[in-house]
Amino acid sequence: MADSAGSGDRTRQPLTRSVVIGVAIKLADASGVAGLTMRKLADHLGVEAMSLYHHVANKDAILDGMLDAIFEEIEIPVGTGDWKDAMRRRAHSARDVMLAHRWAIGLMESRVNPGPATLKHHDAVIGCLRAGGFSIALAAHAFSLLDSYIYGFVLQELNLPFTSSEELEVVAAGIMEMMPVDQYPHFTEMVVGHALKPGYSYANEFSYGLELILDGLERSLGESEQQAKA
Amino acid sequence: MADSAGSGDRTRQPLTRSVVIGVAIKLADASGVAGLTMRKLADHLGVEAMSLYHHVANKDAILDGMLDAIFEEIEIPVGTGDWKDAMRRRAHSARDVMLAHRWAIGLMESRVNPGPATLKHHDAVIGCLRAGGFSIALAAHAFSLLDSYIYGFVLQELNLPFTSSEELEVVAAGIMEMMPVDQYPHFTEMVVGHALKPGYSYANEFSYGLELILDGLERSLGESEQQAKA
DNA sequence: AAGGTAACCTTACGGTGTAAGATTGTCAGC
DNA sequence: GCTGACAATCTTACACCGTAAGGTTACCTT
Repeated sequence: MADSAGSGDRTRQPLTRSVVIGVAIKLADASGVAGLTMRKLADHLGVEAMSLYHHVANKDAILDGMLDAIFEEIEIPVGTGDWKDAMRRRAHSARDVMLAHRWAIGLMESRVNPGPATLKHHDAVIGCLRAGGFSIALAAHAFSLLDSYIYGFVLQELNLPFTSSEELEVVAAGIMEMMPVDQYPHFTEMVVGHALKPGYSYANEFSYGLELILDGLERSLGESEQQAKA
Repeated sequence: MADSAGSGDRTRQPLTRSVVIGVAIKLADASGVAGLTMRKLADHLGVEAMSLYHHVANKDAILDGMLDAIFEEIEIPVGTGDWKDAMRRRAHSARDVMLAHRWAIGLMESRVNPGPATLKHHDAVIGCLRAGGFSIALAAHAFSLLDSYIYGFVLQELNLPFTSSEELEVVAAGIMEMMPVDQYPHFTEMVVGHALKPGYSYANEFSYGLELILDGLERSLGESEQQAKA
């Protein structure tokens, strides 16, 4: 059996909440969050399901902990230097992390209690914006806008029914066959005349939108500073 | 029992796929998607659980159908007239619909097969942009950016642990008490110095981001047209 | 009247999260 | 060394889940 705690030994060191959550993340990475059950998780820890309840209140607490652990992986923005570059780096890092843990975005809906890593991350983002000259109100705008875009983009990206571009062709051909050619003319045109062309990757769309948003925020910041001067 | 088909009658008209999905939506609206089970759904239809399988392949097919039905509720953009206004109206309509069916955004992750209403909606959006002068590439950018923002915003909005502003104060006070005052100074400042102020509503953030994006797209469109002229 | 068939039901199985209580292993104080 | 205390773990059980397999009913066609 997979016993990470030395089940055969006389002295097995006890589990901890963080070990439980760490293995839960590995399991979810491998089998999806639907495949994460208390029994399987306990099995991977060389333990019975009910023993987990000594370290976590219930399964929801595990999911909360998993999400908070994810935030620890995201590159935290520093307040010194260029806010724009810091926000860009954070956005790409957040996307990378969520693509590495495809279940994370699904947990965002339904998880309500932010953990310490989540709060720390949010605090750093707001602090970076404030240091860059954003008013509280403008920082709130920027925070909401950036996070919405990042999460929304990943949400869509993960729904694409393909990963590699070869796979894309096969799947798209199936979809196209499924629908009458002229029923969705613009959609069809975009898929066959654009998205299926070699060199296209939906992943590249991320930067376009991100830069548009960052430029817009920069412009708003400039206007607000000019207004403050007058 | 709750029998919408007249179970006592000699002749009960048979269920249909669309009736099953319609009741499933009502049930999910009331109890959340987690509270939607085949047994409860069948019960509301005055029928046994297994009977549902005569009209839908499995529960996943019901979820797919529910999501597609949601897209039918979203105001479809028309290709004639102002693309910017059409996109603005669609965005607000999409958000309204997803707030009315709080489970919808959660289904987006994990549902992979778009239904006819979904495809029709996407086609109309792309068509509206194309009619407004967007190139295929720029329309793809705009489509990705707008949808990402809309979905992401709703995702965040639904995670807020409060609905009314009175509720907000209570919850926020609890959160604030939970964390040491100076551990997350910027976050704290934003919550108590901004979000808790009377008149603030997170919902208003939606328009700010949307307009910033629409303005950015308009600027990109102008640049691309100017470039084409030269 | 006979047969076909669509709609529905009954039963059952392996899975889920977790409540309740029994059992084990380690260490403190006598 | 012995005896509790106590934390960690296990055993058993329950209600609920999606759905496979097959049986029953009621209507329609011939």
